[in-house]
Amino acid sequence: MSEPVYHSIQELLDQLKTGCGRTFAELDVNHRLTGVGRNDKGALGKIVEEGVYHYSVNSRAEADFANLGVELKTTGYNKTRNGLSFKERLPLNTLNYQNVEAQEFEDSDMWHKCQQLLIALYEYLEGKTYGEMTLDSGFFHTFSKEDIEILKQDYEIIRNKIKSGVADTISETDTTYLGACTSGAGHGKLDATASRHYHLNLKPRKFALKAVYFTGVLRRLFAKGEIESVIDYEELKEKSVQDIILDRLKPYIGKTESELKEMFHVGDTSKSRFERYVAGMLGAKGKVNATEEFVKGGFELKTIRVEANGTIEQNMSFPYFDFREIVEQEWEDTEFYQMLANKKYLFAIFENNGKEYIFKRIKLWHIPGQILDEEGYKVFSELKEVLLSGNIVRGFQTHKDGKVVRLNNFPKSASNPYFHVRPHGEDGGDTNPLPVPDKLTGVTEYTKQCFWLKKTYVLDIINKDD
DNA sequence: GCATGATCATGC
DNA sequence: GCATGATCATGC
Repeated sequence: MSEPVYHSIQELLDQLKTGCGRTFAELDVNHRLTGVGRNDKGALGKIVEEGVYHYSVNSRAEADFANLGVELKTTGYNKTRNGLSFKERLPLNTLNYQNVEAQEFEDSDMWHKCQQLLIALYEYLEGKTYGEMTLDSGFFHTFSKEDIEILKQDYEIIRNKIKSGVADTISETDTTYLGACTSGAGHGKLDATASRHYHLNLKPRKFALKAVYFTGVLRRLFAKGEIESVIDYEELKEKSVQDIILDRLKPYIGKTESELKEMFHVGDTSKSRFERYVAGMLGAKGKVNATEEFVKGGFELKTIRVEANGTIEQNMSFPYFDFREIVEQEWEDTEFYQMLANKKYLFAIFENNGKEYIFKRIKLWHIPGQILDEEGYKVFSELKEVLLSGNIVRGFQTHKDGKVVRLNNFPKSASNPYFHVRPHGEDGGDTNPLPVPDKLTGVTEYTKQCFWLKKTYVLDIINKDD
């Protein structure tokens, strides 16, 4: 039987639609998911090629739809209350060190193969097999000229490390949208050819689009309104996103709060007024962390106030979590873990000089893996135990005005130097359902809570030179 | 001064 | 209407 040929992007999209709404088990014409231990994510792309496009996988070595220059990628998203998001990077082609050294971005293997992507999507469902998940939609993706400038910068960063003989120091944290992630099973395996050629221990790597980038693409695609962008194309020709952001903020260093308030017309009493000052500096009308560059670049702004005596008064909050979700999850799968692991934190630091706050400095930070994996896990486990036991309320405290507050057993600030759990909602009546009713009070809902970063830890971070 | 529980103002 | 970024307020 001859293979079908698709003549246009529209035909590709139309064909994809014929598969949407069907599970991977239904589309699995060659039984790639059948049998013990055959729950392989890697099979899904092949299943779409065979079951939807009626290609035979083995007959073609190169680009998926070579005549159209389109590469097919099948990938899963997660639904969070903030919208759709990707948990994992989207792997592209294998990184051939010598080719990258020799090739300009425009002529690179990566760009040749991946400049036009057809993305087939399914929702990743915890606890289900891939065969039970459903191909649900897809879209055609090309890169905007702004994206291309950033990809080019990223490619050059990786290429320069190879050129200057330090390819062994390549890290995914070097770059913004395009990463060079390690690939291949097993630890300690090396790319033998490249290692020999460069006299370095070089891991096998792939180019990959970062999860935060693709999350941004997806949110923009499904957004109701426009997503705000704060950087234009001309600037990107000269500088990286990170440098542009830092350069936007630098002129305001030394400005006092009263000056910033006047410049950016921010109300006096807003608890988030410092965030609004930074928005003003960046030229963002909406929330800084919702701008295209922050989402796709994986930057997360946090403002910090340092008091005149050198301390920080407040711990740092994060979005609230869902109690019922937490007890079902592994630590690594929580939104909090994913956020800390994947974001580059941009701390805007305001210091009080005894009279008022002054915008003093900026610090970029990424959490050390060990703290997240070990200390975070402790707090998470304790939280999970409390929720599952139903021993949530520990007692009551009556304030002088007669108001009664509930005391709880969630992990306390006093018990861990990095993380704790505290309320985070509109007020005490802003609640979420509990997995197990509280034993003492019988309540089935509790004030929304989130993980907090302890202020003394935050102070350590911003005071450490690097 | 810290720990802990509670809440505010804004943007979408 | 509600999530979020962040600060307030009380008690010890």
